[in-house]
Amino acid sequence: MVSNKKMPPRRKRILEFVQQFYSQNGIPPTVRDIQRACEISSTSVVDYNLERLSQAGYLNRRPDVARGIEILDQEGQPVSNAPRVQIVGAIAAGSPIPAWSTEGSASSEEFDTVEISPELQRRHGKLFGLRVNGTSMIDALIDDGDVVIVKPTNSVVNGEMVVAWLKDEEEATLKKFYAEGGQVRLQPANSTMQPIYSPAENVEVHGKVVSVIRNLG
Amino acid sequence: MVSNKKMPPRRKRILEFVQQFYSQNGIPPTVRDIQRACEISSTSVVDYNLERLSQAGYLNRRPDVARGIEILDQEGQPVSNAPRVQIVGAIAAGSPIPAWSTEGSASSEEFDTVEISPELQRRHGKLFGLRVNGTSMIDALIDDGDVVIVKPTNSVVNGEMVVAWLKDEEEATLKKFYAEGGQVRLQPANSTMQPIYSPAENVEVHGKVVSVIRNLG
DNA sequence: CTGTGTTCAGAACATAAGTTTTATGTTGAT
DNA sequence: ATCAACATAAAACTTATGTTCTGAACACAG
Repeated sequence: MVSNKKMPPRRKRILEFVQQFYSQNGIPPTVRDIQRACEISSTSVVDYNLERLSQAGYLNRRPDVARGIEILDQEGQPVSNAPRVQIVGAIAAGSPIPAWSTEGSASSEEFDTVEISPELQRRHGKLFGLRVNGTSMIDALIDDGDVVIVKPTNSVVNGEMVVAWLKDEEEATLKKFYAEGGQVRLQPANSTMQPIYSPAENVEVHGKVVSVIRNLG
Repeated sequence: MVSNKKMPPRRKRILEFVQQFYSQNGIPPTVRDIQRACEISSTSVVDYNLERLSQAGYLNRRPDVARGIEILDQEGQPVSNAPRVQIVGAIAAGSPIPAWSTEGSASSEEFDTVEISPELQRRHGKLFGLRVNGTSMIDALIDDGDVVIVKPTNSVVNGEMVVAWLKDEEEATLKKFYAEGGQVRLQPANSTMQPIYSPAENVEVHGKVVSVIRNLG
């Protein structure tokens, strides 16, 4: 029931702040938190805009409850504060690997996101998601529609699963990485399948895979 | 830094209530919420016990902040309110499928848990996790160490991935299920591999797989 | 028993935080 | 211009909620 009419910038700012505050702190902000953060002169303005956001289905307000703002998703369901990563694009054999801006990023609504475990986020920091199209990664035990969670980095150690770009072949792939002299061995996760060997100059490592998520049904 | 000395029952009750309340409501309870729920005569008693729990590393209190309780995990890190499912056991070819008690369940600390997306929980209700041992499920694109999220059910429709027990073979397996007359075809997710055919009486469906989680590194 | 530390009770206190009221400015259509 | 809906402002009000104080009950070692 979320209308898509253009939202006043201030209201949009409030909504985004509430979301960010919640996923950052594990509790929703107070009216006065919002007031301060969004540089609003009066709590009544915050209240007014929260009311509007509530009517529009973006959130729910528990009356007379401290920090009573509840954030809702597009289906009107409450949202958890688990960290989410953006799905910055799709990966398939032959497809270019989408560029990710390490920061900046437009408003979070423009991308699909997946929830990841806080522990993963803690351990690896900034992460991104890639949706896998087609079955070309099946030798990495990754199916059509799976989402791989990637930590962007160039430096990997042998044995880690990486997002690699083979320049000559113009092909993106997910494989276990082994540097062997001037060569690189890219080993499928499925041990019954054969590795690829390629000169080091031909292999661009874009990141390492830290998790794979598959939803069925 | 969590000591394992026996905790006073009242304190334990408070801790469990806080955890439950948070994951249920998305905001932590107030001192008075706890007082009411745990039938405690005074807020000072709640405060006292929260202080002790805080010292013991179970939680963190934001001073003078309404609903300022922050729940910590064993590593002292804040915990999100995303739903978690219990990992009730391991699955491998030849291993029995662990029995899950549909409810009851001891205190949640006794099992490993994994976080799942609220959307998954909403869609499927009660769920369980199974850790996969060994590479025997590799034809289902599931690797050693993966966790499969299972919705316990006997009724599945053709094409769904199920947890199946083959009686004669005494073997657990994860396959796509197809009823074909009196026979059942169990089709590996990896389309390059061959299906298994078995009489319907020989196949026990214990649940359907709704998600697969793989963490690397 | 006697002291000492823990736990519980009841009440009062201080302030954090939601709500309300009244007034003013802004915009867009008629 | 005029009206209505939308948006902002400032201040006051109310209550939800963390905190503190004092004393008693309890548990346990010496």
